[in-house]
Amino acid sequence: MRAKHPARKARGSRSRRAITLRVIADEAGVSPSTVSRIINGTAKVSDQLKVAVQAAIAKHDFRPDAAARGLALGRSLTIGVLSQAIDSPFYAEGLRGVEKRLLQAGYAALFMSGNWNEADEDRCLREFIDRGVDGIIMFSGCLADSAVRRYARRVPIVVTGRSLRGPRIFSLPVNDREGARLAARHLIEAGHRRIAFITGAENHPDGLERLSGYRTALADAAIEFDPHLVAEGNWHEDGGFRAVNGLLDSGRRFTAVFCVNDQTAHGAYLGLFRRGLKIPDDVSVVGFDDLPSSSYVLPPLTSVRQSVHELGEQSAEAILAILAGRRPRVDPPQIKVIVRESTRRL
Amino acid sequence: MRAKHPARKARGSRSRRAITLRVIADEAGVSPSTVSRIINGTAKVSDQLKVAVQAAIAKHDFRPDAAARGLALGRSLTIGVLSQAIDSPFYAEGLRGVEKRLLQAGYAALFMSGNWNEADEDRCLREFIDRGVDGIIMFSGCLADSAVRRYARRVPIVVTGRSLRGPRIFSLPVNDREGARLAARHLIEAGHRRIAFITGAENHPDGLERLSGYRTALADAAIEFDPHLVAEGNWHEDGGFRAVNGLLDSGRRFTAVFCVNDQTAHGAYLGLFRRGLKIPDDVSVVGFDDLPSSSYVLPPLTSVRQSVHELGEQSAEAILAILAGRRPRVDPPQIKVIVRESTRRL
DNA sequence: CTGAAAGCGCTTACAG
DNA sequence: CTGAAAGCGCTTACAG
Repeated sequence: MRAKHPARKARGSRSRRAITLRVIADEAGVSPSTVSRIINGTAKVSDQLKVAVQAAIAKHDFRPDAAARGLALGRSLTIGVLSQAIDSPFYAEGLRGVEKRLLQAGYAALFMSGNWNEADEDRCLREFIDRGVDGIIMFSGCLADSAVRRYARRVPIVVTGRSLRGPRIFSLPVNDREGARLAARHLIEAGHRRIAFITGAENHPDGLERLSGYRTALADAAIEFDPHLVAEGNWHEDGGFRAVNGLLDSGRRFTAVFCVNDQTAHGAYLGLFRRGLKIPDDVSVVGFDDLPSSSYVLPPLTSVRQSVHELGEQSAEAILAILAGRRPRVDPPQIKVIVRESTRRL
Repeated sequence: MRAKHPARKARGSRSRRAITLRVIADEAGVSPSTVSRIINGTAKVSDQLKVAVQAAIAKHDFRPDAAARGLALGRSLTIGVLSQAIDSPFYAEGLRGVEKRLLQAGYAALFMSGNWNEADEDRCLREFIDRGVDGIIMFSGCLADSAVRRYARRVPIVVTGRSLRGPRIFSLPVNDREGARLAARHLIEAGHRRIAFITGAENHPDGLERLSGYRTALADAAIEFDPHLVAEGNWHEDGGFRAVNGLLDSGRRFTAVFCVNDQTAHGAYLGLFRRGLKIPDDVSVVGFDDLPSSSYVLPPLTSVRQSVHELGEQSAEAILAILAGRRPRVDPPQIKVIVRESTRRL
């Protein structure tokens, strides 16, 4: 005869759970299976037992162990979310959007930072897989398509900012090029013809797309592209700062500068300020991303907005849909330029 | 006789792992126990077996299932990290610091947002516990001490920004009051006597501490505290904006405004700008937190710096120490005012 | 040094 | 409707 509670060696960790399905079951005088069924609403159970069990659960404030449930179910109710940096103001809003939607669905987000480099991104995805996430959301990133496809064999992936097709992959393209074209056109329509462009770091696709949109707008207006008017930044404030300085030092004339993102524009602001140049009187500036802080910068920055927050929510919805066996369907957030006070008519 | 691989019902989920310890073991001709030992370096194993097993592991790119390991070990190698918002520029740096240190130690951070309210903070901590985190890091927050103590019975907790003693609780106090005193003193030493203060939202302790530091500095300099000079903000830009407007509308004279945090100061910048007031010529402004963006704001903002990044790293180190059974020891990051261009001598 | 077995805390066919 | 049992994929005493 087997004892109902075989003596168990208390193995190490004091964090071993004190209350388990078993103790709830004993207390309510039922089997663990029944408790499980009640908790999960996974079968009809007589009201009588239900009441007893619920009382025991309430009494102990019991919640089933996630690891055990995960193991039994093969699901972790966790989504791996890769951004480039947990402290990047750009991704921040997106993460917020993801977190919100996932929470509503009972999922948790496991956030990790790819640090703008392929090796780290790869490490993160691996870690996600190892930790048994049910799905992955990648905010852009420079990981090779082939690698993404490989990981997608293990778990569904939604990627933003690139268009990548494949089984268990869903992508939410971001219209960087169009946004950039719109921004440059705005400047052109205001009479600017000598428009400098400050890039991001080289390898990232978004930056290239934005550069390309800028060139398209120029071409549309029959303005010749001047390579001396493009300066290299690094997506961050300091890059924008150095880049405007370089531009100014070059002696090349320009009446406006279009920055690959708002952080770069903020850096450019300081560079211009240091040279005693007024925005927009001496030079107009436009950014990209429309960070929350850009409405508060002086003067408030004209920027192209594509609601990363919405993008985050949509990514979450997409991964949830895939997990539920539905086809994700989204209409990409509208992209438009928010005109504020950093640009003026020439 | 029991078959070595009893036929198993393939239960649902296609994400069921294909390769397990079992298959590696079979392939290398050893038992799962041995594979486990090799992976964990948990016992001497003959080189011969080791080689065979490692080959099989490499071939399949095998990594043990985290949920299973977690269940067996009673540890998840995950730390729950509560901040007020995943997209707050203030906490961002701290999260970054945590992530970095945790990663080095092989732990992952599970980030969740408390949204500046007790109910959400409580929900997050619960979720952490349910998900079996090995420890929790809380960035300030307004959850009642008693609740923190209760959760600490389940898992060690390190809290920043408050001093809370208790078993399995370690706190990293943040010297808000002293920082605020220093900032206000800086203004006073520059000749200001009518110094306005913009607060955070009411309930948060940090804000009260900062207000108190401001009052101390005033008292030290024998300047009478004028309640009409304190305006209520909300920790965010819009609150700062509205607050300066209120101050200006009140007709009360002031030559400087000390803001409870940098975001508030950024909002105040815009408010002043809209009224045609120059910083620092017409009014000096000082913030608190020294956000990265504050060096790029125009003019660069004088602010008190307490390195949240460092605080994050220290929190991570502390929780790691506790888990390793060591006593955490940290020297709190130095607090000082970074003088930039938003303040001038009267 | 190595394997068979029990156990971690759940879930869910299977059999009443 | 309900329980006993097997299984999820690991780890680790226990016994050679």
